[in-house]
Amino acid sequence: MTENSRSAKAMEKELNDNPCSSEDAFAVNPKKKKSRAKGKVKPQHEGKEKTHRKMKTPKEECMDFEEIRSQVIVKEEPDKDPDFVTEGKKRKRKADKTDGPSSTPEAPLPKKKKKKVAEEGQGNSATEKKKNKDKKEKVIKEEGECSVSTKKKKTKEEIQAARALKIKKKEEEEKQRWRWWEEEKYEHGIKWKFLEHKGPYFPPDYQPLPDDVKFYYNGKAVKLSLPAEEVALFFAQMLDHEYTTKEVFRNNFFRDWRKEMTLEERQLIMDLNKCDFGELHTMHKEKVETRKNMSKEEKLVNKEVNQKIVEEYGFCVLDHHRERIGNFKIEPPGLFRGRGDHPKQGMLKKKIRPEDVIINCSKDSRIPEPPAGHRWKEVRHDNTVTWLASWTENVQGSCKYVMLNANSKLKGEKDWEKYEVARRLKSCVDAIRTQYQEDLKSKQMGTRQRAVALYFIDKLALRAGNEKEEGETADTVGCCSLRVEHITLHDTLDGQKCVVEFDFLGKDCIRYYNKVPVAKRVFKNLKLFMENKQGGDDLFDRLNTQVLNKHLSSLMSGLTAKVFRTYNASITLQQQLKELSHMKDNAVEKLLSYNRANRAVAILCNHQRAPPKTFDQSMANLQAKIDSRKEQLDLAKKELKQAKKEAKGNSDNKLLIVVEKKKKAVQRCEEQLLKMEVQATDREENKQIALGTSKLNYLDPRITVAWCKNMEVTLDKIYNKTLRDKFAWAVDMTEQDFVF
DNA sequence: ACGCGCACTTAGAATTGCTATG
DNA sequence: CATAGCAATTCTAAGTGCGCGT
Repeated sequence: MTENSRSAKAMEKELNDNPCSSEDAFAVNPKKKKSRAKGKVKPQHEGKEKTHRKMKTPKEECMDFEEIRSQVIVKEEPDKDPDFVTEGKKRKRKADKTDGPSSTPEAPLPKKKKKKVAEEGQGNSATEKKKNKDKKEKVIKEEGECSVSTKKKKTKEEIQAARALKIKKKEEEEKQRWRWWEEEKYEHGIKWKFLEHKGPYFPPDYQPLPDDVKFYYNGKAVKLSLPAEEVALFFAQMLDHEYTTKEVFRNNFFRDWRKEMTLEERQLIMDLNKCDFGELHTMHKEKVETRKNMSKEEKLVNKEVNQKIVEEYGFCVLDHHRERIGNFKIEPPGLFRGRGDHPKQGMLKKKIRPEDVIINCSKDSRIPEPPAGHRWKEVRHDNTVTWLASWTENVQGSCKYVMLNANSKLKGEKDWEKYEVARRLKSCVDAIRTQYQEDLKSKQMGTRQRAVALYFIDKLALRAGNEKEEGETADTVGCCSLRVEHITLHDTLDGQKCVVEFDFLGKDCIRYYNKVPVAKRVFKNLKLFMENKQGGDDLFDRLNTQVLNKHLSSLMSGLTAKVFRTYNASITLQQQLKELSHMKDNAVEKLLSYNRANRAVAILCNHQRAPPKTFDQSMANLQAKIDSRKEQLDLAKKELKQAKKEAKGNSDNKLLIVVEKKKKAVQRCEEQLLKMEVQATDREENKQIALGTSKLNYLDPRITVAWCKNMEVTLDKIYNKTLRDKFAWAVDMTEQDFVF
């Protein structure tokens, strides 16, 4: 590794002198749009400061985040320079590859029939659980029966009955579950053979305002036409929200609102500032309030009505199986709320009519009926796609789809496949890393940029960063679309060398702020890339996601930039779990360890959330609880001592029993105290980190299932019902010895 | 070879629902 | 029984990446 001995100058020279290089190493790629540098573009930080949703002050907040980031061991450095990959390793990996279940690139294999047998034999926890459930049910039933004659209250009995029913229902559900992962896969590209559904559910029509609720313009009451009134109400409803104070939002809203007005209205209503939505706003708030205060019965009625809708529209039949639809409701009209500084915020999102909706289903199915008096835009029968209905949304002109729930075969199979691809990456990631380290020295500028980008994507789990149309969306970037202004180079910082300071807005306008020491060669390349460029210029002017992904797919079939995120997330979880959790820990500690491992991933992937509004309060509450429990513990201890004293030398059984009781009380107190303290730690560490996203999208569920089995933790401590359903395939097939 | 649009995943906020607690 | 506090669910915006037509 002589890299260090070669100066940046020398490299430049080499690049310059090399005539066979097909690319001019230093010219900014002319094909690539010169991005935001010129003129009209505001300086990045300004936008950032303003943009940040919810008036977060990004600086402070991200400092916290940064601190946390440095506390957690995120993952093994992939680049511990010279020799982080050995030939031996590579070979071995290749050998492993052939026997892994994931080895065939196309199919995640409908393996496991033998599983059944093994399960029964070993009394594995899934079956065990089921048995337990059976038992429980019986017990409950019996209890229920005899309690009729006893003094137990009827209501209690009813509750028990309901519970038993619930359990039964659960089992029923389990029996009904489509074990698609045990079936053959369809030929490539075919998503289903039969699909039948009722079409999407349309929101109810607008109800006009009562006569006594008035809109005022310039102090005078104005009776608006129905369409204008409806849109006015959208705005009025949001009045409490910060959105409505923003210039862009107000302008967009006003422009679109005026389009809905009659000619007269349009001539009258010229200035949003003269509009008084106060009464509409109040009415809306009252409505919300009454809804909240509905009686139990009313709420129940409501619930039942909703259930009926779900029952009718919420399911489809796909290849003989009833599957839940994810979003069967057409999005109601309203005002578009983009995230961050969205240029289109406040625009009117129009009402969708059946005439806008395309239906997709089987030819031989019962074609859904459009609402009375309407027609569908189109009915098609395309079994190479997974959507049941679609429409074009008017604000961004993009397509919206009605698709299946996450627990469906279609989604589950894809998910499984995703993790299998990531596991395949595991077996060749060393080689890929060696290669991009090598590419950092390439004579081709494009190759070097690719290598650096890949380094970021791998090490920091950055997103790919597709180009975006300027002015259509908020100004956010990913790896390939990073601009010079998004990074700052520090030769030394806080005692570390070659530090890159990242500061940019990523997906959903979430700020990414991180200071990372990088390989020297990466650092030098970055300097090179930034030469003669302005802040608004692309850092990687010779790279985009297509180029990058094309390269990646040549290294491994199915490999794209986002696979690195999945891979690094999952491998981090696995490694952190191994490191942090121990069999001897108690249940609460194990859970904390899991959350910490999960947290390491969330930090890696930059999954942030706004700290809950009630955070400080609830933290204080918890602390108060802890304090009072401590006092209780002290008291209990004293009482125990006292009881012991009294019992000493006295063989009165009663006294002994008292001692035992006190002992138990102390123990209980201690347990509860520990639990709360752990909870407090967990919550504090989680203040602005969202664990859900990685759990849902990045972490191979089999790691979690296997960990639960190994640690004897019940799965529902970690996955709620939705997650267990979504990952049913993993729950079912994962053995204790699973390794990602 | 490339750019664009379609299809599908990933994302945080908002809303709703549930449960422990007093 | 109300209520707070949190977890679950819903909602829909915002990404990624493929494939098709030019």
